[in-house]
Amino acid sequence: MGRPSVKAERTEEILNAFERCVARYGVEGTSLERIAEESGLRRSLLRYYIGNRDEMVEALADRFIARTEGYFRELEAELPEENRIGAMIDHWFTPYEPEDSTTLVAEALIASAERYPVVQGKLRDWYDRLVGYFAAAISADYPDVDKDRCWMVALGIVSIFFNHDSMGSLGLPSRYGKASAEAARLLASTLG
Amino acid sequence: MGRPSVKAERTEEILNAFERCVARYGVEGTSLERIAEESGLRRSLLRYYIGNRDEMVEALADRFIARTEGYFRELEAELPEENRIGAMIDHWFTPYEPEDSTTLVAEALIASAERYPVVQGKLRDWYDRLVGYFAAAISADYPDVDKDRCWMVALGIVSIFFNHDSMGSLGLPSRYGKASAEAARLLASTLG
DNA sequence: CTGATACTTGTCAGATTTGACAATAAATCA
DNA sequence: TGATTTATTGTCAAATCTGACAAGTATCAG
Repeated sequence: MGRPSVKAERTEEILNAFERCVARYGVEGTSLERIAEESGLRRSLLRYYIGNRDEMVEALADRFIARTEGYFRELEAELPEENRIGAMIDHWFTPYEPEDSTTLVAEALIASAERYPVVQGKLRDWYDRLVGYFAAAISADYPDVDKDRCWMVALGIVSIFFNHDSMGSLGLPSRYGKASAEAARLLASTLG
Repeated sequence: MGRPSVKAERTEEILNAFERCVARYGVEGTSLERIAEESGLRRSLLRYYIGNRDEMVEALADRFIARTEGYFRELEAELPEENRIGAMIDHWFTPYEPEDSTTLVAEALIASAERYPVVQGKLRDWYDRLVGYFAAAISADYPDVDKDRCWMVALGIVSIFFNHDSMGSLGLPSRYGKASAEAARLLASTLG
């Protein structure tokens, strides 16, 4: 009974707007006022549905983590039997799409992590699992190679991927993107 | 004639304070008020010596670029005859020093680059030269290897270095730092 | 001492941001 | 209809931030 709740939709709208702002201005550079404008809702509603500033940041980080984990599990299920790491690199180093700001958001959240200890811990665990996914794919491709060595190569590939994407805001020529992917593949090839 | 100028010193103090703030709160998250507090000077003095917000950011970027370029030229002069890239990796992947926030500042400036077109261009050129320094060292070590391939490996190493440092704010265990350096060396070793 | 130059303090108005809450509107069901 | 639950609007006060500028102070050369 009572009026039906639109909390789920509104929360999505708000966090979408927040995410767009974060990709452009960073976490600290995004005011609640701006999120309200970007989402087309009153600032009071952000407060009503999510809460104050700290709770907004935490909600964004939680959703971001859950979503990217979802991507990874999906991709994992679609991975071929052989050359898994090659497929992962192909997938993650596809040409830069301006509307996908996943890595920018990740970088922004990580950069502000020291101000939000709870978020910091969650992101640290998230990053650890992320490297773990790559390491698992590599280990499946090279079952005879030492696990630590696979993990080290996975970390290198993830690093190259992150950096490649965050430098996107500098407007670098496309040869950077190609060379990044190539470097990641080269790193993986050292295990064969 | 007239009172002797302390512009050089004051400018340094102000930019030092700005840099400390940027490493902690990002460019957009740092107010002039906070810089004033951090530097122990009145906000009016920031305005007097450097200017408004945009000019402060540009001054910080200019100094940052000049300083890191200086580091690179210095290091270049001290490089050994052989295994230059190994020496560079050893130098740049030394254990994380909390007081050195060079990479954090770089990431923060890059993240906010889209808001400051002039700074964006300067940082793009800076990043390009940075990769160039690594590529030159690699080419010197492996004169028979194709220049493009050397450049690609250099980009990979720089990416790993940047990422390794910016993830420092997550408080990752030390094995991450070691593995990053190892991955960079592994990448370089593919050319031999 | 005097003038010239540079530094420093203090203050203002306007704008923005935030947390808080009262009041009102809308939708559902009994 | 009327009770109930949820959504939405509007408004406040306090704090902060910014650009601008007036007024005063310190140091040096001559």
